[in-house]
Order: sequence, then structure tokens, then C-alpha cells
Amino acid sequence: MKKAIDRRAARTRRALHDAMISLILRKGYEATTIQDIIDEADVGRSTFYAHYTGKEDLLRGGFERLRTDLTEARDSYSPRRRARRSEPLVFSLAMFQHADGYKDVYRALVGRRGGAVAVSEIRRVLSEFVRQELSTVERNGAIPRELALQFIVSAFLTVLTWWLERKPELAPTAVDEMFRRLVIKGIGSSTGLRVRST
Amino acid sequence: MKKAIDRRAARTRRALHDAMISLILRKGYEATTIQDIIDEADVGRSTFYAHYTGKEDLLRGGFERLRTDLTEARDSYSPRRRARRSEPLVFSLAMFQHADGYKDVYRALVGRRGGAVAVSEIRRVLSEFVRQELSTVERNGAIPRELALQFIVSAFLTVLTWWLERKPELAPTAVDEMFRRLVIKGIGSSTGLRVRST
DNA sequence: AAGATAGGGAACAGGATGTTCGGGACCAAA
DNA sequence: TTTGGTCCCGAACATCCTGTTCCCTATCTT
Repeated sequence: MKKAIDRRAARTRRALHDAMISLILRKGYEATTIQDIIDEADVGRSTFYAHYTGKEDLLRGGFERLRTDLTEARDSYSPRRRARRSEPLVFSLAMFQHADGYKDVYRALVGRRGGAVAVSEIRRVLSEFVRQELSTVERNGAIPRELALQFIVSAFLTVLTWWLERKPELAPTAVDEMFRRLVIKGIGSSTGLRVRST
Repeated sequence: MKKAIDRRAARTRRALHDAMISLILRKGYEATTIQDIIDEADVGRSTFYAHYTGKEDLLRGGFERLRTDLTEARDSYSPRRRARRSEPLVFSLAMFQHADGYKDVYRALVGRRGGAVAVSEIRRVLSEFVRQELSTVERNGAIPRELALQFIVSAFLTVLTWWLERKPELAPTAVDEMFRRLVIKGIGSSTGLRVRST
């Protein structure tokens, strides 16, 4: 029975993870090869495969901390600062602030340089949170629940990407305001567009 | 000077294109290798590279027809059936109907099996159309134009993907209604969610 | 019919992947 | 300190994919 993981192993894993982030920032996710990673981290080939099954697996490992951080933030925000129904989508501000703290990493992952794997992983994490919120809200039949879920997550990723790539100087709270406005009220009121009276 | 392209060449290009669609449907875009494609199409290796620079280039070629089809549809719809300002987002219904006609192809491209390349290509085509529409509408300063553009395109792709993968039996017009409602009015009125009175 | 043009296939070199096998560092027990 | 065990690590290998080169041959023109 082994409770604490070997220091050597931890060192190796951290080296691989750092090397991957560094390489993604330098040449993008798709273009980064396992060969590059083990060269940069200076570890052996089989060492890599002893820890991860491939490039994708290594990337996923980095999201564990995101999930726990986000859960903490959600739980500390939710009960006090925001009353249910009047303050929906509690995950968004926590996530924007999390991204603000790890801007380089996020930019490496969600931008054009970060691959589809990272985005789909973030999507999975976010879907969990949004799904929990949606399940407590009554819905009418116009928009199926699953579609609403996907819509919210996509909108969030869109705002996040736009923020990091175009307007990184904006404050997380300002970006969060835009996100909430778009998702809850749409673009109708801010463009003069009208929906047809069916 | 050669006006008409060689029949042999056209035959080869079509064979490669069909093979790729078939393989994407069978095992996904990322997993499909050039080796697979030329085996399936039964053409030589150098023949492939004589026509395309790689897998990505082959995929992009298939979108030329989409762009022209979509332009035609937009131009025939726009002037009569929809008056500006009261019927925004003229591209959407045409695109949904286009997707309805090529369901297999679209499903192969936008689903989980289709890669990021296809999605980003569709995004490019759509962005052109939405950008043209947005440029004719006055905006207030709450939501930057570029963000609104990305938001609309993402929402469209989300609805399109959800439709093809979850509810393919729905009519294009019904899906279009949902899309327009989400983009223009948001989810606020259909969930009971409210935005904070800032 | 015969030369010119251009598409098609075999083969090759370079590189990435994932596995195997043995050496050796770290840890616990005596 | 020694001894045995565990498991991390790296060199080397077979396999596969990629992109290019070279030559053959089908098609077109005169």
C-alpha cells in the first residue's frame, strides 16, 4: 500500500507537464510531438509511456486541478454572494478569474494554437457545472435542456477565447458581464435586431 | 492554355473526396490517414500530392461548393422574403437547409468525429456572412462587434451540431427558430433566469 | 501515326510512435 | 552498512505515416 507517490515520479510528471505547456505556447498543440516533449523535459521515451498513454492523456491530467479549483470557487461563491434564481450561472465569474490567474496557460489551450482536445476537455468540465445548475430550474418547452446547456458552454468558451486573444486587458468582472448579458438576453437589445412575431 | 480540366484529374479528385468523407464517417477525421484515403480511393501516393498538399487541403477543397451554394441561397432569399431589420441573420435558414440536404457530410464534419479543421473552415465561411450583416446595423457599446460576431457563429455551430447529433428528425425551419431565439433573445425568458439589475 | 503533355504508381529516406528489456536509483528491513 | 525488492528510467527496435523522386504510360494534338 502506497499512499504518497514517489518524489521521482512527481518530478517527472511535473517536468513533462511544464515542457508541454512551454511547447504549446511556442509551436501549438497539434504541432507538438511526444518526441519534442521528452526532449524538452529530458526524460526517456518509456518513462513517458509509464506515466501517460499519449499526448492527449498528458493534457487531460492538467485539468484535474482546474476541476478542483473550480469546484472550490463555486462552493464558496454560491451560498452567500449570489441568491439562486437572481444570480444564475455561478460558475462563470470563478472561471474567468481562474483564467485570469493562468492567462498564459489558457491562451495556449483555447486559442488557435491549442488543439481540439483541450477545448473539448474544458467543455466537459463546464458542462458538469452548467448541468447541475440547469437541473434546478424549471424550463418551458421552447428550447430543449440539452441544447440550452450546449449553448451556454459554447457562449462561455467564445467569450473566453475572444477575451484572451483580443482584449486581455479587460477585467474578469467586465468580461463576465458581457457573457451573462449575451447568454441571458441575447444580442437583440444591443443591435436593434428583432425577432419575428410568429 | 487549358480551359477544361482533365477528365482523369476530375475523376481522381472526386474519388479522393468521396473516400475522405466515407472514412471520416467510419473512423473520424483525426484518425483518418492519407494512407487510408489513397487506399480507399485506389490512387497512387504521388497522385494525391499532385492534387493536394495534405489532408487539410483536401478537406478545404470541399468547402468551395458550400461557399457558392450559400451565397446563392442568401442572394435569393434576402431581397424578397425578408426585410432588413425585421429579419436579421438571413444566412441561417439557408445554411440549415443546406445541411439538411447533405446531412451525412455535415454530420461527418461537425460532430465529435470531425476534426477542428473542418469546424474552423465552416467558421470562416459563416463569419464572412455574419460580418456583412453586422456591418449594416448600428450597435451600442455594450458588446463589441467582433465578440457579437463570434457569439453568433458559435451559437449557430452549436445548434447545428446538436440538431445533427441529437434531433436529426426536426425540420430545418424548427431548428432555425430555436437558433434565432437563442441568439436574439437569449435563454432568459425560457428558463426563468434573470439578469442582475446593475 | 507519332511526339508532347501530364497523370499515375513503385520505391525511398526521414521521422514519430509505442513496446521491450536491462540497468540502476530509491526504500525498507536486518 | 548490507541486502533484497520495487519501480523509475533510457537505449534500441519494429512499425507506420509522410512527402518526394523517378519513371512509366494513358491521353491529347497535329
